[in-house]
Amino acid sequence: MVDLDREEHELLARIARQWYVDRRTQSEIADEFGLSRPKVQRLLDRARATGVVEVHIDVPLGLDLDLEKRFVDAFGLKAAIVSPSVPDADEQRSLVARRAAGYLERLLVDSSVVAISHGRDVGAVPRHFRPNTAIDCVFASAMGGSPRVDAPTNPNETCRSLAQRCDGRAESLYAPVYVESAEVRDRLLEQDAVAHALKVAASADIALLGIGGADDSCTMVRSGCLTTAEMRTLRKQGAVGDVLGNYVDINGAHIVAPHSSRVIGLSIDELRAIPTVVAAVSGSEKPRAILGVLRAGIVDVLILDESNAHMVLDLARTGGN
Amino acid sequence: MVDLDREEHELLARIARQWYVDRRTQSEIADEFGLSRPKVQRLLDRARATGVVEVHIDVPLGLDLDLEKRFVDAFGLKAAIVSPSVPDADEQRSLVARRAAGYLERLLVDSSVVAISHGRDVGAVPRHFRPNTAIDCVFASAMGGSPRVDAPTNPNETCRSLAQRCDGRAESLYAPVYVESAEVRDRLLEQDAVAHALKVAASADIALLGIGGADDSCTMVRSGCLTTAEMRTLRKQGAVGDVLGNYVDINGAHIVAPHSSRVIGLSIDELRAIPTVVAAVSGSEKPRAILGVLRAGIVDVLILDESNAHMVLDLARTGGN
DNA sequence: CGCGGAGCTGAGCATCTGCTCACGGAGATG
DNA sequence: CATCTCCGTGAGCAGATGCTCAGCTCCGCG
Repeated sequence: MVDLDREEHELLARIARQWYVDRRTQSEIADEFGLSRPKVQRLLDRARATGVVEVHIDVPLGLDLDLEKRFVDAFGLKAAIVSPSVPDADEQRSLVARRAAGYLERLLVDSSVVAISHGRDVGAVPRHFRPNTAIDCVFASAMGGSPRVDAPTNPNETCRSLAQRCDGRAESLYAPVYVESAEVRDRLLEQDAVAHALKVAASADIALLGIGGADDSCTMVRSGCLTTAEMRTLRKQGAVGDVLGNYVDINGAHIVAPHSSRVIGLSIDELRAIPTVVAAVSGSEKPRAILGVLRAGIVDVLILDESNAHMVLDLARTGGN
Repeated sequence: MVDLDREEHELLARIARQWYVDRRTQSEIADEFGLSRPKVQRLLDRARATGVVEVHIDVPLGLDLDLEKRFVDAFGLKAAIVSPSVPDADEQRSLVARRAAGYLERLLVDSSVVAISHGRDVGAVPRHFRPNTAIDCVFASAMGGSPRVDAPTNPNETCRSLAQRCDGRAESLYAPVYVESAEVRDRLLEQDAVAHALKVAASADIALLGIGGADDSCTMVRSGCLTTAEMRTLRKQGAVGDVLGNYVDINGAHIVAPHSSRVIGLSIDELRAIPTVVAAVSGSEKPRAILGVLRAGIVDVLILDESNAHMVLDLARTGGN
């Protein structure tokens, strides 16, 4: 705090009191103190700057708004939401999903279109999604499904649950995430049903995405979309994680792999064109994946747990290699 | 504090943080959170009401803004300024006078007319009066002088000193406070010089007054304006103090005494017509005088020491009898 | 003593804010 | 089941606010 002489300190305190506590207008205060209104404003600014006025916000336990702010600033986000960390992975996922659901509830309006990815984190969102009025919106799968994993992880199923809870509509994409060859993909994309679903997803106002890791236990491998060998190759190329099957390295660069042309889903550029891309992510294996995806500049709103948040910032600070 | 559920508390904290700390506009916040702007405003109100937001003002040691507020509210003042209390009477007078001077400095503009009373408290003001620019204003004696007391106590002298310090003008009143008879007074008031000076004083924008006591050691008695016998009579009539030689009782009623018609100075009604009447007062014998004068509804701005302040409020609370 | 820059000032304006009001939906009541 | 009342909502507006800018004084330097 800059040093103030007694007289000025008294004046600042008096004026601050009248403005902040007694809620008088600056003009009233100016008249009473024989000052011009702009002068009162400058004194109020000064009172803040010198710490004569301090605003204290009682933040609920476990909520670290500074941490969120650091994310917003570091990665140019619209918002970051950090949930408290808990040891249990499922509970952790719930906490993150709950916040994602709350965020969606506030954001959605009639005629909103929401693109949805697969993944366990996103799949947990519908359970917490309880808008208090019906919303005439559309949830569209932004990528293909993986027949070999639990239903709630598939984008179609997530879309359906979300739509049901707000009386909206689901736009399903009946296709796998990865197909055998670029040729098969192109053939599929010619199908009206597939093309239409992807077109809807690409035109979304909002995307709700998970962030996948690049380890052998990630959803992509567990679901059989990619083999452990393919995953190993990806890692050799520097892959740290993916969104919608598009892998990136720790610096956010897109990794072009043999299977890149076999992906069915929105591309990174299509994602960038969506105004609000929300990523919800939990899991202790994710920090590098999160950092890579953030650096790719895809995400506008990040929802994650505190432990990941700290680790991502640490990684970013140390260069992340 | 009203109980909030976790979710609402988080929202309030987030929004409050963005508004109070990050200084974003309500519209921006509304957009980010998917709310209407008025809703954000209501949430901010709620955040204050529930104590999620607390504004703390660092008040200089010894300054009690609550105490001042209580005065303002209790007596319908424009402002009250309480100086710290010190044991030494002269130092105490300085502290009060300093604040009176500061107040005047802010209030005065070119063409201001200030009516001045006699008294030691008012007489101490010029020593602290240091406007940082010249002001083309007029200081006019609002009452006659008392030849037998020190110069600095006389209104003419106080006017002169004040005028000198801001390069303004002094309008002297060459007459005693009390004369022998109503007849002499009327004769004096016919004098152009006297009439003019009082007319200027009556047209003042601001009055700076002391408050006199009703004890035998008060200025009026010490200066020989009133005898101890007259003072005794006044006290029997309930007098507790005076402004400009007009005595009031503890309830603020004007006391009509034999000598009331021998006063040379502004009447209580003339004072009430002055937009801003500032009273500066110190001295341990003054609480009842202050209360009486306050209740007379003459004063707009009161400047006093903390000890008097507490005693006046106590007196007022207990009925003051 | 004259000149130039730094810092402060209040007028003026575009924007933001607080408030009022009419509306609509939820829950209570007949 | 109809109707009533109450609460919460966002449109709209008057007034308050924050900011820019030209003019000013004060200070330092030539």
